[in-house]
Amino acid sequence: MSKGLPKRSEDYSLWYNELVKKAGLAENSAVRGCMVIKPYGYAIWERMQRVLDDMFKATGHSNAYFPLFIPKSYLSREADHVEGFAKECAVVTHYRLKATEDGVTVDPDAKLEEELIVRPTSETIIWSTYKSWVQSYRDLPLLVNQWANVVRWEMRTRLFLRTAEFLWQEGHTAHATAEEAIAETKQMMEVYAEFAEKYIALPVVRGVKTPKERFAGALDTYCIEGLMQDGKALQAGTSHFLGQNFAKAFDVKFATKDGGLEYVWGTSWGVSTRLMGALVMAHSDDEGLVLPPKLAPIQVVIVPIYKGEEQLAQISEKVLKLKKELEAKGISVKYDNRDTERPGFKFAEWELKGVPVRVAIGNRDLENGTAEVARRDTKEKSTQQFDSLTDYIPALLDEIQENIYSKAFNFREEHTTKVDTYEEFKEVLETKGGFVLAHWDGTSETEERIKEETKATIRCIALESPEEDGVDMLTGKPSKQRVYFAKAY
RNA sequence: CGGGGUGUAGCGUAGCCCGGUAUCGCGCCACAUUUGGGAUGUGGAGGUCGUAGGUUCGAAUCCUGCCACCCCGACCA
Repeated sequence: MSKGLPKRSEDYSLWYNELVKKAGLAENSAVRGCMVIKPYGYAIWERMQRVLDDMFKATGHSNAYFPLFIPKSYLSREADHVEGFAKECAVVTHYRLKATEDGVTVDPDAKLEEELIVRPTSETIIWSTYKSWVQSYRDLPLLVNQWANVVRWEMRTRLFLRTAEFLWQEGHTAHATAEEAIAETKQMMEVYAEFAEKYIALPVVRGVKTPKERFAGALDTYCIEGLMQDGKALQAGTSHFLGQNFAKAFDVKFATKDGGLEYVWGTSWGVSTRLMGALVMAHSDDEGLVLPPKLAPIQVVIVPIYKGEEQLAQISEKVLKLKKELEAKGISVKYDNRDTERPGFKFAEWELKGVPVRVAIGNRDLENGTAEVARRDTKEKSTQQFDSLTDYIPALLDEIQENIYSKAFNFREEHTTKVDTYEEFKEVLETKGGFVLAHWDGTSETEERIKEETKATIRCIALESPEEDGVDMLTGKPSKQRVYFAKAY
């Protein structure tokens, strides 16, 4: 492990890339654009999965699994959908290799009759399946989720934020009425928002995408948008109301109570390993990761400070008891008793890895019945009575979780600016970044022009934002509501 | 996919312009002394110089193709 991380203030991108690698979250692989998620990074993802999965189950969803490969013809069934994904699909054309002098080559005789697409998302294969699952209103609603990998052949990739292959979950539901499907869409957006705020400790704006930004094939795309420390926005989750688009494309109809035959209404929603990027960029600092306790694979690390076997034995005895007590309270504890590293090195290493709480115990503490407790978020150190730790640490973890949330919340508040003129708009984007609240005339033309001139896009039309009469900062046309602009990931 | 940059030991690098078999730091291994914020000393191991070809008596160095990564654009979660 080499020491030192680039400073956020000097090169934010480099800081992010180095941090992800040095903290042991992920690294680039032999395959262009694809990453290896390392054990420590995957442990965080597993925690996210577990929490989200419980939330999905609690809202009535069940998991299932659909194939990685999608017949090429399926993609073309829904016009907008094809257009959205066609440019970034991996295609399987053959099913066999044959040996040659210098290795293997694709066997030209083993050409697939119909080529297969590696799923960029699963709407088409799932809706083609739903056709046979749905006949009657009694089969509805259909509430299914799958945890899977998907492939989008991206030209420019970054660890977690945009990779050619990524892990995600995609929920796909079918309903008897539009109202119910819309309620589902909003509900799942709210599940995501709650997850982001309570677990990632990332405050998010709940909103609707503009037609230009919404999912290909959807009638409406709801989203949650977070703000990163460099002032750029990051879309952390999306939930789509698909209307009857896919039902029509795949002929999914149901018999209604009164004997009619209607197309079902659909939704789809997903979050991906991109959340890992959000987690890193929302809280971490120049010393390394800062993990919210609720997602940290290791919540407490205990470092012994000793001279000789005898002292270590004495310390270990007390520490192992403490470890057990904390674990009984559901806290994950690592006792770093490696004899090969010195305490200072361990401190730095666990800070890099973002462990929320560190406890150090040395000879002095043994004599005094104390321990040194350091919190990662503020780097404050304090001396506590050893016997109080089983109560002190759980409370401290809660406090850290809250503190990093409010820090992120305050940052967002400070970096959300209302502007009324285009000059101001450009100035804010250049000098301070963040969300910019401005009036917009509702046309894609204006949106496009602003994007071209400033690189900023409309992140969303916030659900909670009040109606307010105003005029578009660019065209002067009337507007009833401010929308969120930002430069985005 | 377009423009720019980079690729030398596990990591970070010097050398490249001006061709002669590779520098330094961290890390690694051994031993000793150490251990309350990234230890110190001594000794040691580790290299197809991204890759394939070309020029040359000789290539890390010059030329060409390819690959990967980074930055900027277009596209996108």
